[in-house]
Amino acid sequence: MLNEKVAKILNSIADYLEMEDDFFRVKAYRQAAHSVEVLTTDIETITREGELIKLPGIGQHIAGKIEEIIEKGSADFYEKLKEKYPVNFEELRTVEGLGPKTIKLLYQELGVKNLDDLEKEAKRHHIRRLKGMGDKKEKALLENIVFARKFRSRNLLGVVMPLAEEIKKRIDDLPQSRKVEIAGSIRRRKETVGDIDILVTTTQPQDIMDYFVSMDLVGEIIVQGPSKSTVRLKKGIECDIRVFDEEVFGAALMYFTGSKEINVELRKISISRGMKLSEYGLFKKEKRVAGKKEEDIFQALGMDYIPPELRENRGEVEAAQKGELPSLIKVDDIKGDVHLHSNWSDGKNTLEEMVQGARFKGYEYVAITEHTGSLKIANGLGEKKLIEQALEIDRLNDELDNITILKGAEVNIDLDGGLDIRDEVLQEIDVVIAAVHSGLNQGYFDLTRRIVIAMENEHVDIIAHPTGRKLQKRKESEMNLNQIFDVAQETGTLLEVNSNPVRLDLRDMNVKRALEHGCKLVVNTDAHSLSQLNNMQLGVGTARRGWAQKKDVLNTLPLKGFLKALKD
DNA sequence: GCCGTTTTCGGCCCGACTGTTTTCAGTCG
Repeated sequence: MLNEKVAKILNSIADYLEMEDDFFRVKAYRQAAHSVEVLTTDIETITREGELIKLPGIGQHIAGKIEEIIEKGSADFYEKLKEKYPVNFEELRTVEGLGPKTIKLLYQELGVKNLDDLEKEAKRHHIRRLKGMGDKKEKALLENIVFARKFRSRNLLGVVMPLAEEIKKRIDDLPQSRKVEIAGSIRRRKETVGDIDILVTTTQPQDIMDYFVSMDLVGEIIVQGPSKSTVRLKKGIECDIRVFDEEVFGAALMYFTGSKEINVELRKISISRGMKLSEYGLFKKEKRVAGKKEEDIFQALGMDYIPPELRENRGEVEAAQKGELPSLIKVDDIKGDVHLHSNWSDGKNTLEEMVQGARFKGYEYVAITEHTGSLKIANGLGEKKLIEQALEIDRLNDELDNITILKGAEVNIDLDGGLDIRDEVLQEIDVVIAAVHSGLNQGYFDLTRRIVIAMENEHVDIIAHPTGRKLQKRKESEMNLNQIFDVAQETGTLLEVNSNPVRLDLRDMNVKRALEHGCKLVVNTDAHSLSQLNNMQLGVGTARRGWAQKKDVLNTLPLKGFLKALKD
């Protein structure tokens, strides 16, 4: 799919235009890029069918650019802008305090094109001489370059969320604080997050601010004001805190949860209804009509409450207005984690420890699914070992109350689509997960074919981490997902939403696509240690972002129902 | 550059903080 590429170019055009004074054209291109990004169908089909200009924010002009990109791989307009501003905009924007206007100034006056140039000019004290610059600004830029280099990428949700929860707890424990919430992309369960946003209500803002900036987790204070402070934590992640009155907390939480795109949308709707929405509430004239709770604001805007995970302006606003929002799956709906490893293969804990951990979580069942033979690197089990493990599982099932252990395996899909365990053995196993662990870059057609062949094997129940991506390391493999979704639907093969913080695969948009193809899912942790059992909330968050309901996710079924679903 | 249940022209979301400024521009979220 070219969607990603098209969106990227449109966004780049917006970047360049930001340096000129054409603010509204920038907005237009950003909106168009967003429309392309959130598509669940591929843009070439839409273009072929002449439906482009029906997408929100795409008119004749931008549609022309998109057609050009699809035909030629790029657009003249974009190439010309690149020539005009040969700067690495994306790289420079990672420097805190460096925006489009300053980038333009630095390029035109000093020829700065990238981080190295910027560092050089700052060290020579050339920047302070420019209009609107000064020695403080120059010094700040110099310091921020270091962080831009070190922490260029966003951070994994699974890494940042525990840190955010720790800070929340500490502030919660202060006698001066009333309500404390984590907002921002963490609350939306986005797979990567830029920073941590904490909101507080208190009668003593100064005390909270003083405590916040002096925590031992803090490396450096970036901004400190009476209602807002920003610090950089020692781990390199930025953390904002904001203080609000109880009366406006809902409006603030809504605003700082975002996304930016839905905020814009909701403000427009407010205006069309003769009201004004800000982080201080929903106002009719000067009077605040809602603000204490998010629910009140949605209601006053004439729509259903939109759960944070859906707030991306991907159609949820319209659905909320029509009362057609899905009732999203919850962590508590999960009845069993059916992708677990123990030290029989490459896990850290014993089989019994893993089962006890799952039991403690209140699951009704689990499946132990070790790697199999050909995956030597993960100490894959051969057929003999698998049978041996089955006896151990029988023994534990006799011993333990309140939980049932299913026999499983995570078998490898080889280069031809074959599996590394014979059908006669697979037949004896309750939960057969198949996954690609090698040859991920084999190419679009071959990889698609392998997975299709595996799904057509009657013993295969689940395809684990279908696209093989690893966040910040490895892109989704090239494959025909439409075909894979169709075959999954036809064969009744379940697709996994893998909860590992690095995987989260299927990712949110692909969950949505899979559901549109009529597929069913399972959400698993793929835990290799006890602590990783906690990742379930990340996978469920991802499923929620993909609009998944309880009925779409089959490990929400009680044991009997789940086993029956596997057989069907 | 896009859009329209007041509009095919004239709008396009809003506020806090900082640094460089004598009243505001730039950045961030």
